[in-house]
Amino acid sequence: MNIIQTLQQAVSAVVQQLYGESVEPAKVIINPTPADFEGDYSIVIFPLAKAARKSPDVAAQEIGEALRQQVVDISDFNVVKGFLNIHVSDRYWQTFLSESLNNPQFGRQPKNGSKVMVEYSSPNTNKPLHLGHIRNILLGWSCSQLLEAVGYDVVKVQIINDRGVAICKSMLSWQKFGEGQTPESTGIKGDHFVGDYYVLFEQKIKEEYTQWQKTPAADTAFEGRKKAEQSREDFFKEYKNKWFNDHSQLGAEVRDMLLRWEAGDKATVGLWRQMNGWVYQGFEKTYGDLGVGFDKLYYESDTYLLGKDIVEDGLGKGVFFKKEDGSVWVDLTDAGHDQKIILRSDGTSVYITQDLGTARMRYHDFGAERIVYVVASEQDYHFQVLFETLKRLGEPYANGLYHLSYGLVELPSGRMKTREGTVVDADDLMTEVIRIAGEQSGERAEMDGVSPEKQLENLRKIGLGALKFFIMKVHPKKKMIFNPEESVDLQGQTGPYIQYSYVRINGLMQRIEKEGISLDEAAQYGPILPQERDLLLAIHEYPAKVKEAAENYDPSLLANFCYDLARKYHRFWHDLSVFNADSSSARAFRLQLSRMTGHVLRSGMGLLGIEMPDRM
RNA sequence: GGUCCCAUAGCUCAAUGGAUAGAGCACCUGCCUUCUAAGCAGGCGGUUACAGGUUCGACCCCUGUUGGGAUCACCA
Repeated sequence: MNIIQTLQQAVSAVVQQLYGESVEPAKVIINPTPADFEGDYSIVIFPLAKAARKSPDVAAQEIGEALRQQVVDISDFNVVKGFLNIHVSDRYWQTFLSESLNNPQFGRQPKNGSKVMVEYSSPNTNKPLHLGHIRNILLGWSCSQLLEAVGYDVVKVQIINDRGVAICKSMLSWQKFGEGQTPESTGIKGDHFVGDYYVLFEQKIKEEYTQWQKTPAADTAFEGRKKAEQSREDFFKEYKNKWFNDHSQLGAEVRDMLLRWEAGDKATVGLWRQMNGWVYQGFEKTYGDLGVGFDKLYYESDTYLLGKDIVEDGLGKGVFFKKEDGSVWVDLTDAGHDQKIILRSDGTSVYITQDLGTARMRYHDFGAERIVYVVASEQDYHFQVLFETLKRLGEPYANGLYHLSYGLVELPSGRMKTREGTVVDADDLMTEVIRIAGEQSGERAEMDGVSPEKQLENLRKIGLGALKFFIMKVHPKKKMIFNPEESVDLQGQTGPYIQYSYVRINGLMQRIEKEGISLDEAAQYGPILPQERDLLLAIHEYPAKVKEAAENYDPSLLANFCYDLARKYHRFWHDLSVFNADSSSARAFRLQLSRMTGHVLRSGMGLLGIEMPDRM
């Protein structure tokens, strides 16, 4: 039991003794004492003063006296305006430090026997991954790590959107214009290679459309369909999809290819496999560079027909209903949603049908009581409908569904747009941040004498640390402005700032090793100084912070915690000397405290998917 | 139009209903003869979009307003 829980229970008992009122220990509010006041923790007395029927200051004084009698680890207290500020004894902090150093599981909870599935990334296969995917992937990965840390068995999955019109466009484009080129023959990464043909297709379509606009058929369409006052230009902008479906030659060829794929045509399926294979090789590389992975991959080509049995099930249970034309619907108007189609009148499924089927399949595959879907906030409505529908169907996992909805990533210039070429490519971005790290490192010459491989490894960690922290420090729900220049900053509130505090610690640890310094005297040290207590308080808070981050699916809590801890360490480093401390017990204590800070920083950043360099 | 989300320093972000709303960037000033200055300290910068309400206490909860975004397809 840590000191906060001890205090809560003691306060509850004391209020009972003094005033005969019962207060739940968990309801006792205890915060770290703000810097300008004396103490480690502050108990908020206002709510208790009511039970005491005394003024907050009087009650605080009485409760403080009683607590000091009963809790051995309270060394002192003071009262300021209804706040009871508690000093925790050095003895408690000494014990805490040595116990946490001996606990390799510090910050983690034991296995809870429960299983959770986390779905993230889930890209289309017609284009390489971009900045938006990076946010998704980092959130998914970090949440997986967090859930594991608090005791869950985690299954990491993605569903790859490997079929449909998009990939057919790339296929057709390659078939017509590729001249037998391959990623191998051109030296282009597979996903970029396929993406290039997608872009080429869109170019060709644009050309075809421009040409078509000069034909009599276009005149007819314009005259027949234009809205009042609509310019020719505006009209054709709006008309593009309709044109693609009704008039485009390339459009017809793509639809034909999709039909052949659905019919299982050998040549088409073969081409599809080949091109997706290239894409997967590219994705593997990107995931590897990002340091993430999956336990199981689902493919839309395997799941897109799922869900039909659920339709029957839902009709039988009266959750769904059938309209005259044969289409099947679910009516969620009583839950504040609309009626939603589940099955088209021609009997084919829609997006949500597939998701219903996939959810059930996954439950059968893994038996996870909970599923976390990491998907952008654009699909909030979809997931509300999906979850509500699964609940009404009585699915056993329906209450454990969570949509980790995250805001869009925008550039300072606004949204990323494929057409305007403003999409930030994931591979390019990683290369760039690592390059900047190298540039900055070269000026510092701190890694001279380190092997080139090791240097590169450290630069990779620093560059990616900057990028990842920049993204992870923002609350998932908020849309974020991604300024490429700031994302590679290595100073201030950044990943490298935190890494640097770790590197400083690492330097100390190496010196202990080299000089064979004994740390036995640490326990004799005292009194503990404010800079040291600040560190201890922060470390003390770590397990609760991990739990909170996991429960809220919010890695940004942990990111901000790590920054705060690093800041405290830098201050400690600046203010107090470790090796030149006044006494050998002070030196030993500060080394132990540094070591523990290093453990927590490494562990916390690890949960964010950020690695620590050993020099920088 | 209905529903949902967001609004905090010039910019990017913090703040379980608790004390004087905090960091970083930018700008200005100091600090390397001592464990790595990717650091530390200080200055500048706020009507927490607006108006009410609940509360001993509100950036936080409730109501309304304004501004921005998303969504409401027999698309995925």
